[in-house]
Amino acid sequence: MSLSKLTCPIKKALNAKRERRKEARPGELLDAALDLFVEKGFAATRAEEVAARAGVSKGTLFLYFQSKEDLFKAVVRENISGHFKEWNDTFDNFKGSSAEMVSLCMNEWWRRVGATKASGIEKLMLSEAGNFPDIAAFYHQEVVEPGQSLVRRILQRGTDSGEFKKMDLDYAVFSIIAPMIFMMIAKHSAATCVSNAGRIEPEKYIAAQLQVILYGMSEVQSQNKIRSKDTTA
Amino acid sequence: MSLSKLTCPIKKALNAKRERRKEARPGELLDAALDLFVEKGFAATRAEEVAARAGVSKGTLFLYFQSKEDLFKAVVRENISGHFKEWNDTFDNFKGSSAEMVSLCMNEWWRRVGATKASGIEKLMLSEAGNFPDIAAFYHQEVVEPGQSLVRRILQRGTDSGEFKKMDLDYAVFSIIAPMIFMMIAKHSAATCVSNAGRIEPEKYIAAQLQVILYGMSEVQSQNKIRSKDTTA
DNA sequence: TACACTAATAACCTGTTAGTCAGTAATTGC
DNA sequence: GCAATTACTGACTAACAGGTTATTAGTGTA
Repeated sequence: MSLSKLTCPIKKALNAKRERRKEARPGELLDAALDLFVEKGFAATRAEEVAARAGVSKGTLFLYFQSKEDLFKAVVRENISGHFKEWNDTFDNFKGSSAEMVSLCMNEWWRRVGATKASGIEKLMLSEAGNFPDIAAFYHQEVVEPGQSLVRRILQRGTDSGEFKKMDLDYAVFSIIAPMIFMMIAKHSAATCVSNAGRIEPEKYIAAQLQVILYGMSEVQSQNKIRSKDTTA
Repeated sequence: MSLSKLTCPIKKALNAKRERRKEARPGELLDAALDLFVEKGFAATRAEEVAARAGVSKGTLFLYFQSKEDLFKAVVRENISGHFKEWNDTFDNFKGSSAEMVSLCMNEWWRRVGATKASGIEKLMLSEAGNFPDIAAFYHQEVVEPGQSLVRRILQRGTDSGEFKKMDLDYAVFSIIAPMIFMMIAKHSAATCVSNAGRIEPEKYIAAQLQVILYGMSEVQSQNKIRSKDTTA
């Protein structure tokens, strides 16, 4: 049927022609999914919308990902947990003081996660974890556990060397993580609940938090200022 | 038909009999709705489930509330915005210092909202406001606006009297509100993302925050170090 | 007991969405 | 150029959820 070649030129003009790009599809779908998950949350994001944004049909999405949950897990791996190895290496090879490591940790976290769309994923987990136990378990294993573990090792290093005082690390870890979480909330959703949250400057906020945290943790408290030169030096 | 009285004794044993209690229904539905909204969020809570928890059928729910959104708004009024008048009165009649007012504000907020299920509503708004613009607008008008306004008036009182220094109140308001929001996050959902968040003691947390905030806001700066950190300065 | 009134119900309607699958068309090998 | 392969599609299904309505049954009155 040579007719088929002429059918619907309008559609062709709009949608271009059907393409076969097996290699590129998964990445494009992950990008589209990240955007939409961050923008609307997991439950409210429709599979067909993800596919449309990636320029394919819904059928194609399910060709590359078994389910919506599977897609979400892939997004998390691609954007967060996949970075942990590199991140751990950074700290394993770090030569500076533990205070500098803490500072580096928070600033790098902001640079690599907080300031990117990936932070939307973390905020999304805060919101929806309760409704999706499988995803919550996956996220805890892939992100929360490695993340806390890394922070804990940094603090342990500081207490071992005598740079930091003896602390209950379960709480101390929280001192580092809490400000990060708050920044994400402020960035992604506080606008609805606090009208001026969007105006905080992350770098200054982190610097202020660091000053308090490091001062509070330092073993030798004689100095007037601990890490005045910190932050993205 | 006297038979009808004997039909389905099992169902009667399980469900009791159909009751007519026009007065009690709205309150019971609101209670059930609050529980479920807090537990699962707005979108994930099914109208039928709310009705079931209140011991009625779905039809009955829609007899008393026009829609699910309407139900949610009623929950917000019942549990949060309905308290603002009383709350405002408390502060209009308060005789102590402005620092005491700020302290009272945060502690009362925790006692009346933070520590109750109502805090779940605020957390829910952080999560879902983006997907429900109508609700977000309603919430902003009924809760956020009056809340910020109250805090702002308290701070204004302090600056007017000379007890607090001159400040950009848009930011200063945020200093009070941010710790409250963080507490709610910690209480309602950080468990998934931060393993030890549930262990913070709210009263101690608030006390610690207050110390910093009030110290930072005080006009009499005879202390050696007041504004060493340049937050947003 | 009989009747009117209405609170409450359950079956129903409608729209939505995750996931499937038979078919289509782009590509590859000969 | 032709056949075989397979990336891709979109119509379809099944399940679900918000909202409606015809019917049922509790209650107060005479």
